[in-house]
Amino acid sequence: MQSTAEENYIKAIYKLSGGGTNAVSTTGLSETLQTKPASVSDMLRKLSAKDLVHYVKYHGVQLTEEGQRVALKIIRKHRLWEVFLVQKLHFTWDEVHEVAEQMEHVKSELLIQRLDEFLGHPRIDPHGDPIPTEAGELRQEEQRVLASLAVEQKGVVCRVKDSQPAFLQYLNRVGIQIGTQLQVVDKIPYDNSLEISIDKSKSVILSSDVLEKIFVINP
Amino acid sequence: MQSTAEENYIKAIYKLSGGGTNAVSTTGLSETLQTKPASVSDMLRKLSAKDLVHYVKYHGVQLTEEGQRVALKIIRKHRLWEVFLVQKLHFTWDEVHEVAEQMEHVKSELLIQRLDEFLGHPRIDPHGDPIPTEAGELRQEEQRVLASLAVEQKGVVCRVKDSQPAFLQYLNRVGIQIGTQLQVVDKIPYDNSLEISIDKSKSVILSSDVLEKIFVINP
DNA sequence: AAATTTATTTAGGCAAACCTAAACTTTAAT
DNA sequence: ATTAAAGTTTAGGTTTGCCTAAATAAATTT
Repeated sequence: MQSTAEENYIKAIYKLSGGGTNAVSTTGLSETLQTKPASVSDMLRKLSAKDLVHYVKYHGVQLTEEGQRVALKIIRKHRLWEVFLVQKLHFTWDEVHEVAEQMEHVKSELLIQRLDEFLGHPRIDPHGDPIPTEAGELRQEEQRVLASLAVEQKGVVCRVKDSQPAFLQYLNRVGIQIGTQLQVVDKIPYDNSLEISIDKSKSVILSSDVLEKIFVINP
Repeated sequence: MQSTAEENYIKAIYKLSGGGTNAVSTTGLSETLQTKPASVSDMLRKLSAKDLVHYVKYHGVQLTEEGQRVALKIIRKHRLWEVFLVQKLHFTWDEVHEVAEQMEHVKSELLIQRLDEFLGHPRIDPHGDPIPTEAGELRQEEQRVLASLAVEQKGVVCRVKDSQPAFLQYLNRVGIQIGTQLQVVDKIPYDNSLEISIDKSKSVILSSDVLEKIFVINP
């Protein structure tokens, strides 16, 4: 079992290395972790002794396979809690991070299993980042533009291409956010707009303009 | 802001002193906290310096008013998380404690406010213990036996007087647990049984035997 | 290629929260 | 009222995770 500090190092190495494969520098870690390089050296020796990282003095670190497994577990917890905070407790994106950062360190397999179930096995977090599976797989879903869905097809919103306040407010009003489940109810051939049902309830008609700016993954 | 260790000491003092008023011994604390008496002495000096406890060497500790405020905040968090785990994630009573013990230390006012709201401002936890208010008040509700409720009256289950498996399984099947909201739909004078609606949905008829074993607080 | 700058590690320290062993109080027993 | 036992504190030590300052290695300039 790892301490909170160790977990934060592993997460940081994972993020900086873009998945654990590339080597990461001591200074880079010290910056993301807000500590001094000397402290990082200390910890790397420790993580290396635990076989969680490959560490070659003066030449950076990478995660071992075990290290990657641990990293993905933490990321899974972090992202599931983010979904919980946004979807159930109505946190906004910017309020989420600090709290999830604490919750991700709570130790309980059962808790995460049940949380995942409670949230309906979400595949992406409120930022659109994928949630690793229980087995530790980070599946990269194929993204499709909402405009390309046929009638009856379903999708989960994973990205929006326009971040202008007016557009985001519009999405807010119709009830669309990252993670929202959509289904095409009908197609209006006249102007290529679609009738979309949102989270299995109310439906709205979206113009082809809007449809081009929303990306979904297959459900 | 207190550390996790400090919070655990404060909670332990609160519990052992039965609300913070009576003095608590070093050995008592060392037993509940699973540490050595010497470590307790250390921490008491520290908490005393922070004015969270009144500590007289060789004569025990009590919480100061500030200490009591802190204790009630932690207990509030603990019990709210217990409600969440049982009602939303379907944990059983015995699985709850260890996890809530970790979650209670997550720091975020907003989180607790929102959690409380999400759970519908519960007044008792899954063991029937009262949840302190946001203002730090521990209201002791008046308990009434379910049999004494009149038609239309509501109540929240707070205690059951029979802990035999057969009885608990029966309650389980009809959907009654600590925290369940009940309302008397009708009274059957013939045998003094009551028709009770459970969590605002399905209703059942409970015999007067059963009605005598269930306690509720007014809603 | 040598010199300088930058990056990294080592050495030595500090605070938190624990420990053991020894010293000291209080309580209980004779 | 002494003495023994039990409870508590102090003194000194450990580990974790951080720090600063000094030493060393790598990268960059000249």
